[in-house]
Amino acid sequence: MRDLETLKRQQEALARRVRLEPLPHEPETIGGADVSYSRSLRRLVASVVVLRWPSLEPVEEAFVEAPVTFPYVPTFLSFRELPALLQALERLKRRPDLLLVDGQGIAHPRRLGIAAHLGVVADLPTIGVAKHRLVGEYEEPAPEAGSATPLYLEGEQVGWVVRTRTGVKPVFVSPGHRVTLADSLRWVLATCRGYRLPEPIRRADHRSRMRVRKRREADPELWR
DNA sequence: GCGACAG
DNA sequence: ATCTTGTCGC
Repeated sequence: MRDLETLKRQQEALARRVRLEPLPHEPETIGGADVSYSRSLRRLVASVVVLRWPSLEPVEEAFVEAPVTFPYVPTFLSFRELPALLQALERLKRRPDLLLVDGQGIAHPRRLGIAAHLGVVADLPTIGVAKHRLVGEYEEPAPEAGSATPLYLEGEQVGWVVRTRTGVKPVFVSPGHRVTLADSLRWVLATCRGYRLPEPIRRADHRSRMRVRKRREADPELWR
């Protein structure tokens, strides 16, 4: 694997290009992005789905299968998953006006989680939605769906801890690129439909897993 | 040295 | 992330 210090510098440089600004207008489409992994195939499957807003009906989707070229190292996730995700994005006829990405936005030691990284490289409005905390301090949000508390890192707010379902573990939301802190919370809550994860990400997750399963069934016997 | 640590 | 069976609750 490459020199992590060099990659850190790369992240710091890209982080300077992150812009937290309001969305120019109400989105017509909202996308979801996720990556699954198959041990038996030793492949990553990136999936991007595009939904119409506010109906959330599917518009289109794209997949990309790719071999693993980088190990999972906390805070360097994008060097493993971003290439496949960017390719999937290129396969869409039309990019979404806003993209929710499975992982952190600026809630990252160098303010460049995978959602922020993708946003800067693709120059697209993005929001990070993670199922677990990477960094930051916070107080537990109230148990009711819709409640949220700020996520702080080094004295500044970098995101939110959001209760998307009553009585269920919260998710960690942070702006990626070209959205504000307020936008990140607003659009995550707006796209939730009774599940822990917002619909765009939930569907991207479902589709990438289904892809992995079908690909494995197609191949003879190479399980484990 | 020890614990934490997205997917 | 993935590997795995049953189990609890709406």
